Amino acid sequence: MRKVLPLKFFNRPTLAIARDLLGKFLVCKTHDEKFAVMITEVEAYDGPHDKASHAHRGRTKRNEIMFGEAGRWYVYLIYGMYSMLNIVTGPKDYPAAVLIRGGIVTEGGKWKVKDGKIILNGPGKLTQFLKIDNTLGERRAEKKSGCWIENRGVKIKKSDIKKSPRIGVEYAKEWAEKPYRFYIDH
DNA sequence: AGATTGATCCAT
DNA sequence: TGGATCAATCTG
Repeated sequence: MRKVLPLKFFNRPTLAIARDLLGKFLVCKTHDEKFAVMITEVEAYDGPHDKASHAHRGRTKRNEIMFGEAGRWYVYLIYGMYSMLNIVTGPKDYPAAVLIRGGIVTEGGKWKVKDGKIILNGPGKLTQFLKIDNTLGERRAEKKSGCWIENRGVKIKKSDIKKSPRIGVEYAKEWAEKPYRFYIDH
């Protein structure tokens, strides 16, 4: 079973989407290579009041895509060297997105192997592996854009989903403590 | 704990 | 226009 998630999948509450993305497959065709990664770690950035979100200080040229239609990629550069891959969620004009932070490679490429699995633990490593940069930004998560998400029938038990505060957002005060990071063990 | 690295944003 | 900031990663 390989079903490409329709764009309407992303026009739902952001926290639910974040949880539902665990066990789904991020598939990319870039530079004549095909990669597939089972998503194991995500973070939600939900709404204009989320102080950890780029949208918290209002609409700018950079974060405008977060206010746009659901199912588009939001890619940006951090610390001058790492691209972060997010998928825009929720209705138009409501700024929200899910950051894809980690996964297990099932097709393509070569990387560090741990316990027989190729682990991408960290959002910068994931985009490096998939050769994603901001040229993907603002495109839709569908086949013709080169990157999309599939349901391949993997079931994740609700009891296997772990939560924690988000990484690297200590500045966000009370929002930094919210359990908006979801992950499953490798 | 410190260096890396550059786009973005806002105050000077 | 300049400088502070930053959803990270590596090395030690």
